[in-house]
Amino acid sequence: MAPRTRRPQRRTEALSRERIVEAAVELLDAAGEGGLTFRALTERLATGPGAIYWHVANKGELLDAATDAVVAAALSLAPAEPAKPAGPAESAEPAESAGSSGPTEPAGSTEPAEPPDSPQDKIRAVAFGLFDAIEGHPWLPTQLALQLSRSPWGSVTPRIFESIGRQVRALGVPEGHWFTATSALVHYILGAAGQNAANTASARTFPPDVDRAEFLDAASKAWEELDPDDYPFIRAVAAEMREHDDREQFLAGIDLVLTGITALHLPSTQGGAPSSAT
Amino acid sequence: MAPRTRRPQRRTEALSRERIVEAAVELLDAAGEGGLTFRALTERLATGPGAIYWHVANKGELLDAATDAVVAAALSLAPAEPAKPAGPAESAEPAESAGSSGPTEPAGSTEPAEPPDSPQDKIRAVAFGLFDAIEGHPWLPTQLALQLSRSPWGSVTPRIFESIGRQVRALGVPEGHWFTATSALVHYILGAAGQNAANTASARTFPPDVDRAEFLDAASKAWEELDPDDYPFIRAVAAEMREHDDREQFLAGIDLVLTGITALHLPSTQGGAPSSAT
DNA sequence: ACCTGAACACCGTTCAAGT
DNA sequence: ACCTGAACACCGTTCAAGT
Repeated sequence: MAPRTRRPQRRTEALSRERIVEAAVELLDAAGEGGLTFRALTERLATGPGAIYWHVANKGELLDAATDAVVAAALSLAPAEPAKPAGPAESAEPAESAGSSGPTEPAGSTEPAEPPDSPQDKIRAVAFGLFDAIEGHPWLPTQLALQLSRSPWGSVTPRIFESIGRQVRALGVPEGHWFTATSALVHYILGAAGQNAANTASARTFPPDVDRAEFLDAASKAWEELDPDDYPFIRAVAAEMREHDDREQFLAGIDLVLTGITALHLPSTQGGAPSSAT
Repeated sequence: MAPRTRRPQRRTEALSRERIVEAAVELLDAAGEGGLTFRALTERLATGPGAIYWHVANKGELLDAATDAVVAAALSLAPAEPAKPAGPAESAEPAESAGSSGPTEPAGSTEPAEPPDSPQDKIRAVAFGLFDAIEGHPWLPTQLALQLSRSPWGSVTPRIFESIGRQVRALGVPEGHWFTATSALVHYILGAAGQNAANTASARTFPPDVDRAEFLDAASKAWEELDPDDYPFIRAVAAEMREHDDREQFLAGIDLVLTGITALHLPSTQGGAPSSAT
């Protein structure tokens, strides 16, 4: 079986913006932020820099396109153009694991959980889609921050905002609070996923034989070594941090924000815990 | 009156790590991410690159130090060393406006508001300290993301975590939920402040005579021009976005997360809206 | 219309040499 | 111990020239 050849020595199909972006994502995945250079790109694509500049204005635009492609795949939205039905990029996100409800346990809440396919569940699915995408592409949060500072109306933010916002609306939040509730969710998701990507990226700098558990152990040890006079709280939660599961933690935070939205903006429901509208 | 001379042509006091970091912050503030180069730094400090490398290992460490200094000032914590009592850096954050409760109105909530100096109020103060720092140093969020991916146990995250965590503890949250609640708050704050910094940085790229209102107008117009079939929700909130006040929005999000924490982790309180413990 | 590849300006970093 | 500054390897980008 040889469904796709890796690193074509000589280019067979014509250069295209799509292929360049695909190669850029591969380089970023393989070697991180500094791995994407025009020289590495020309070598991988077997061309000269001029050819790349014919399809792409500059490096910033290339990074934006790579960021956008990965996020679009994670949100399961079509990336601007229909493209071929078969999955083209080898680094595209499957986003299938995000379809079901939660990771290990539903949450720390005592609530039994809403009906499947509730808006809450769909919000969790979108969040985990991004979470997983970032885990596979640790360079994403930084690039997202950079793109954000270049042009806040870039294509990535609207995509995320739209995905979450639709579910906020379905939740029954009154129109006057749509923006606030959606912003809170999006900000939490990006912040938390970014923090987690930092851990992932940092764990990669360790020798490969050191697994994630050992890394977390080392990290929490570093926290424990902080001056107890300056950092009493951190000392107190260092143990909790060592035992925590990233996905579970992420989900608990989402449920926390969802609870806040429900309690503040859906006073009709009794109790305040997240439950489906009606 | 000449309390401090700007851009000394010839260096009078000896070079120090502190002075280098100070100059780095100034360059970042003036010209953004790309403004900090070793050549600009040597010119400003009237030295050669070797002198800088004697005090600082490399550019990454310098960026980390600059980020740390600004965040530490924003949190009103001592930046590693006591330094002189008089404010040394001209770019240090005052963080005084964050001392009082809110910006324009307390919140969109119907609750009357907690007693001043409540944990909730202190959380808001810390959050606005960071919010203001980021507004003055739009390069901060990106550098924070970069530092995070270099070493998650860097000094900045613990600082923020500690400041928020203490108040979460004071809130009466049971110990088992400290980490979750604090993480949710920190992630929201960093995510929201980062988004806002993006707007600020982007507004700066406009000609100076275009004020922020016009910029927001242009931004929301860009959102309104998105394909209504792909982005129905965004179209619906574009108007809301144009009218929103950044600080008010930020505060509303914090109160939303606080409400979630109160409702989920302080079941003793009645109702679910944030109120002080006991 | 699309691609080539030498050339340019600029960057972070090093290091033998000074004081 | 602290600083100098020429030199090095590498980067993003350009552009006259090809097909």
